[in-house]
Parts: sequence; C-alpha cells; structure tokens
Amino acid sequence: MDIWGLSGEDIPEKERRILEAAIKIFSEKGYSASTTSEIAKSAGVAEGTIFRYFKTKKDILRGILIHAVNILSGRLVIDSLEKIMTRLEEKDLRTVLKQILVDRLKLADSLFPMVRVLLTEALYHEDVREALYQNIVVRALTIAEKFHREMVQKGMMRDDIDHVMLLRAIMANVAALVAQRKIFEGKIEVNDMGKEIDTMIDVLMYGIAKQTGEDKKG
Amino acid sequence: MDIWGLSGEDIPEKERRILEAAIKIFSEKGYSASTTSEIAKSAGVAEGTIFRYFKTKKDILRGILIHAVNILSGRLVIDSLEKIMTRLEEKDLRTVLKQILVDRLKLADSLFPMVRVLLTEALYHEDVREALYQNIVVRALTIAEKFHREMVQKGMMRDDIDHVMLLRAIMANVAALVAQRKIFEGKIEVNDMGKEIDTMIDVLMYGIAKQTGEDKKG
DNA sequence: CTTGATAATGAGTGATTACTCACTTATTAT
DNA sequence: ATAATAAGTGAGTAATCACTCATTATCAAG
Repeated sequence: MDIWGLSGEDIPEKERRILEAAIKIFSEKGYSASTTSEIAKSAGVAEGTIFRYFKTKKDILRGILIHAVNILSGRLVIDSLEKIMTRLEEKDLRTVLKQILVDRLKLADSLFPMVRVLLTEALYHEDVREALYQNIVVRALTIAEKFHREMVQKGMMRDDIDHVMLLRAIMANVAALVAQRKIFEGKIEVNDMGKEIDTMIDVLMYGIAKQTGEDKKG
Repeated sequence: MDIWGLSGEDIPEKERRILEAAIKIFSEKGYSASTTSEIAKSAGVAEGTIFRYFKTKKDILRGILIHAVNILSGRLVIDSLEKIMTRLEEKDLRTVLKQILVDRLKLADSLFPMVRVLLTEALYHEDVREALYQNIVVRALTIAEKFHREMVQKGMMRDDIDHVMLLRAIMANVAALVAQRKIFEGKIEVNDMGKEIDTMIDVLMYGIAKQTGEDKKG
C-alpha cells in the first residue's frame, strides 16, 4: 500500500519521510494552519532537518504539489486511463466505462490526502490551476477525443456531442461519487457499491429521461 | 447587486462591513492565511472594532459560514429550486432542467467567494459538513424525491433510478460546469453558453450512448 | 451646554512561528 | 585510528499575529 504515491521515486529517505508527514498534516489542517514543528514531530526528525531539505515551508508545499501533479498525470492516472481506453477491442461501452470508474475510484481513495491538498491550493492559486490544466486536463482531453472518435466509429457513442462534454460528464460523475463517499461518508446510505456504479453508468449512458425505445440494458 | 448575500438581514452596518471584508479576504487567501488587521483595513475600521463584534477570529468565520448555509439553504437556493420544480404544470423535462441550470449558474456566480470559503472549510471540518448535510442536502433530497415522483407519474423520467442518483447526476453536472467556468475560466474555450447548457441537458437526459430509437430531441 | 453612556480606536502584549546557526553525531577515506 | 566531510540537532531569534485595554470620539437626553 503506497498511500502517498511517493515510493519508487529516487527521493532520499529523509526527504520522503518529511514529504509524507507534510501531506498528512497539510491534508488534516490545511497548509497555513500546519506548523513545521508539527511536521518534524510527525516525520520523526528535528525541525532543523526539514530546512536542510526544503529552503522554506512553501517549498515543502511546492514539493508536494509537483509530486501530486506528477502522480496524477503520470502512470497512475493518464497511463492506466489510456490503457483502458485504447485496448477497446471488442468490449462494449458499458464494460469500458465500468473499468474506468472502478479504476478511478480506487485511485481517488488511495490518493485522497494528496488530492485534498492539491484541490485546496488550486482553489486559491492560479499557477497551481495552470499546472493542473497543462499537465492533466490537456492530456485527458486528448485521450477523451481519441476515445470518443473510436466509440463513434463503432457506433456505440453519440456523435453530436464533443469530447469536452464527454470528458466533463464522465469526470463529473466520478467526482460526485468520490465526493459523496469522502465528504458525506456514511450520511447518504448506499446499499451496494457495485450496484451503485452500475446504476451510475446506466444514467451516464442513457440519461435520466424516460426512454420509449427498448434499446437499453445491452 | 448583492454579491455577498448579506443585504436585507438585520445586521448592524459595521458588522456587515466586517463580514463582507472577511469574505473577500478569506476567499482570496484562505482563512488561516488572512490576518485580522487586513480585514480591518479592508472594512475601513480599526482592528479593535472587529473584536467588539466578534469575540475571536474563528467567530468571524463562524459568522460567514452560518450566513453561507442560511443563504444556500434559504430562499436563494432551496426556495427557488422548489418553485421551479413544483410549478411543473405542463412544462416538459427539458424546460424544467434548463430553468434549474440557468438559475443555479447565476447563483453560483454571485455567491462564489462565499462558496469558496464554505467549500474549503467543509473539506477540513466535519461539523461544517454536518451543517451542510442537514441544512442543504437533506432538503434538496426531499425536493428531488418529489420532483422525481411527479416526473415519473407524467411518464417523462425513468422510474428505475432513485432520487439520490437523480440529484447527484444533476448537481454533478451543474458543479462541473461551474468549476470549468470558475477554475479554468478562459482555458477551455466555450463557443456559446446557451448552446453549452442545451448540450449538457441533452447529455443529462439521454446519455452519451448512441441511441437506436428516434425519440430524442423532443 | 453638560453629563452619562456607548462606540471606536490603535498602541501595546504575550504567544506562536518560520527559520538560523553553533554544535554534535554519523559516515567515509586514508 | 584519525581526519575530513556530511548529516542532523534543537535552543535561540526576529517577525508576526490575535487579542486587550486605556483613552478618545460620538451621540442622546435633560
């Protein structure tokens, strides 16, 4: 279990410990409300040690954000998404969507602390948004466009919506499900997660309006 | 133009000025990174005056959050939503959805600074989430259930999805559109907002899958 | 105008915080 | 074993911040 997504990389042991501790503390209290002494204690190092690896407190945050964007834009997100979407072969739309959803939900669970820090900073700082946009949104849009084109070609997806709408619709639903699970966990009762995802895909594919034809539930 | 939603209410002039300034500052830099002296300067009062109206800095935030929840759960959100949803009469689903969407988008625009503060706090504090849930989610779910029941009765909406899914699908799409406009404003080009909303409603109603029947675009 | 009460002020204060640096400990080379 | 270098430490510091309070301004009533 690599909760933080900081394994593998060639980061010095101590620096990694500090970053992991910082993600934990920042994610619990927010950046400004967190203190360097707290991070030091949590990382099991002296406060001075922190400043051997990071010039300032802001630098720790920068380190986390760069990492978060790398993880999110790297193999853990885009690559696996691309893999699912390009290895379409004979799979139908429902199967592909379910793969994407289950994949993304697992990811969102494991990366949640990091994403919370990233999300908060993105809410307040244009440069973070710009990095997010360039590294994730642009790439995701490219993949979505390709996916859409192939699915239209196979006659499985509408051709009268563009890929921006498509990506937004999918991501909005994933985000809503994650938000419901993470923000209002336990409050909105969910009987069965598998069934929940199936229903969501159904709504995503066929909408909320009453269908007159009998072409659903393929 | 009442950007903050603090008009009408019976709040002393000075207190309102302080709250408005605090919303502005908190929304720009986040609660912890904002200072009381900054708020005082922006409100045009002495720093000491703030503490005649609010015992602590946390109390200012509390005041804002209470206000935000009141506004969001009060006439500006739930009431207008209820009005649209209950005065269905002969309107079709598309018209109703469009009314809801346009309504909510205008609202999100005007209340954005307040919502940003609320959202950030909700990300980090369980009690804020609880207040949001009890005052907004529960009430919205009640309205959604009623709306769904009536729409099913009219044969305009699917009866095999529950109202939780319905509300989530609608809110997710609204949130995604707002997020795109506010967070990535200008980055993702949008040709025409009216057309954008129409397409979104279409996707919401009929989904992304290719339809075989010819019952769309009613 | 005088008086009493209330509202507003901003210099001052104790607490907290990010960051430094003189010193200690660990590691490596010879 | 010893020297040289690097890594780690934590008490100390200057700056900042939320909050206080003695003083001043504003206002109302007689």
